[in-house]
Amino acid sequence: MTLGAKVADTIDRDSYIPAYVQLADILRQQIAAGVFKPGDQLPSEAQLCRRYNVSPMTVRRVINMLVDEGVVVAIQGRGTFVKPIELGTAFFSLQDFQNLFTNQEESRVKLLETRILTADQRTAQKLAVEPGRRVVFIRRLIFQTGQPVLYHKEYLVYDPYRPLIEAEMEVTSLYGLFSGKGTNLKWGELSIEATVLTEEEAELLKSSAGTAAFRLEHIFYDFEDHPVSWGWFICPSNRLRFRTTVGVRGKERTG
Amino acid sequence: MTLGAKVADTIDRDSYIPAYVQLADILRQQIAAGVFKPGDQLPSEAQLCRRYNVSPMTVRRVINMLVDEGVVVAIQGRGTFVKPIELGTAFFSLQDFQNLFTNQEESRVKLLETRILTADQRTAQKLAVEPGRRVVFIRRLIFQTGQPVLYHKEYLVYDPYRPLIEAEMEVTSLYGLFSGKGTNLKWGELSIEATVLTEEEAELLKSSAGTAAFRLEHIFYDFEDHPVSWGWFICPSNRLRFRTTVGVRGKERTG
DNA sequence: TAGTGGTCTAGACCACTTA
DNA sequence: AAGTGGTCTAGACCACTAG
Repeated sequence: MTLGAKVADTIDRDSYIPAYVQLADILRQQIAAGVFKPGDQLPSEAQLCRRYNVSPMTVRRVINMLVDEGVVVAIQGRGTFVKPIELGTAFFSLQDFQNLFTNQEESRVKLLETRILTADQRTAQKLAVEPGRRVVFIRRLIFQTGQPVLYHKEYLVYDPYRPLIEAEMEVTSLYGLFSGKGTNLKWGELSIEATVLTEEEAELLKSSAGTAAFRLEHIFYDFEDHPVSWGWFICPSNRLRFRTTVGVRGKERTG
Repeated sequence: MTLGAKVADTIDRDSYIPAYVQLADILRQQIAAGVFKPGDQLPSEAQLCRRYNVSPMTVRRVINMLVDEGVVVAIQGRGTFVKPIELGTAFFSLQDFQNLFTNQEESRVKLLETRILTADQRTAQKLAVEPGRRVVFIRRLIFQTGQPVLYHKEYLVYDPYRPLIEAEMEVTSLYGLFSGKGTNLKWGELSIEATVLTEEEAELLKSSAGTAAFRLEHIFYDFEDHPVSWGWFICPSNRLRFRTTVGVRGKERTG
């Protein structure tokens, strides 16, 4: 029942593909083909060195890659073993999400509102300022190929001495918010919830209230670890789906 | 405004912490502190070798780690540069999700129904069998500390020659489905949507219809790349939230 | 004690970029 | 041509596990 495998089992030293990539592919394919099943022990590093004529460092690098990928687990003194697939090792990328507003040709950001108001209890807590402090409030609508796909609300700390905010208010493209224009943001916390559209959201997104949607909340911090931005994106579920695979599948990582 | 930093800037060779971890921490902290800001070029590998008295391979390993983490980008012939934070580089782990039913002490799985039926059009397509083929249908409810948190529906290909299924039907703990008991599953495709609870789901989950929920769909394949399981989990949003961080934050990875 | 993985060295050669 | 990262060698020593 095994499919005919055109799998190389030696390292081609003349190939432009690095040896460590070739070896990683070989091992991954063997695992995928069932040569090594979950729980099985891989050949020792010394054996792999001899079998494929590579140095210990190269084998080590390959093993490290597979460990990082969650394909195998290496235990000192015992050996390297194939990991069974676990849901918990799966992860979902936000790349598809970011693409919603960084496809420069097809994406457009419309600034709905921007004004200064005083922070209420919740906003003040999120931004770590005193309630009543002035904050900048921004609402944006993101279009993809003419259709509204994302609704964004954001609160920014207002500090006359901090030029960031003034520049921020001019930003009509969210791309600049994250992707390096401002070197002000150091890190952020993100969370995803499921929610249903409110009347306001539904109207803007040309959907109907009660429709299922993702809510992606964010807090961004500056280099002094002070929050500078709190907000969230609303995206109807039918316009975004997170996909991934688990187990031995998928191509090479950056290494 | 910079906080007093108790950051080491040399490698302690007597420490039990590996040199490559120490160096990675040093660079990460310098980036986090703003010594190197997004877009800045890091010292060359040769400079790092001299500065910290480590071999080129060790420096290379550190750079590779930071590249994998998405903290820096290395460009051949030009240098290594600090990456601005990008939403697209963030990823969400399913670990919290798996914990919902693998905390053995607090989790309980109740088998609601298990029966054999014939595949309808959609099921047949997902499982890559002919419509009308017999499949196993299973419904489960997962409790956490006595409260229902997950509702699971699953279709399995029915094959008398394949012992997996028979064993599967006995499984009351989903843990065995994924975590290695059966070495039958090779890989799976997962996707997450936002949805709202149906009447049936709401009743079982002791919630109300129309409540926001996550829907995690899965297809698992065997070593011949044939689908063996298609199904989905329903989890009310108030019982699960996906969190992550983006940018320079977070501890060491397995390396 | 033998075998395993974990770390590290001190280079080498290559490909690429910039000037 | 000079400088950068990308790959790789041929070992070394260590920590850990098992019989």
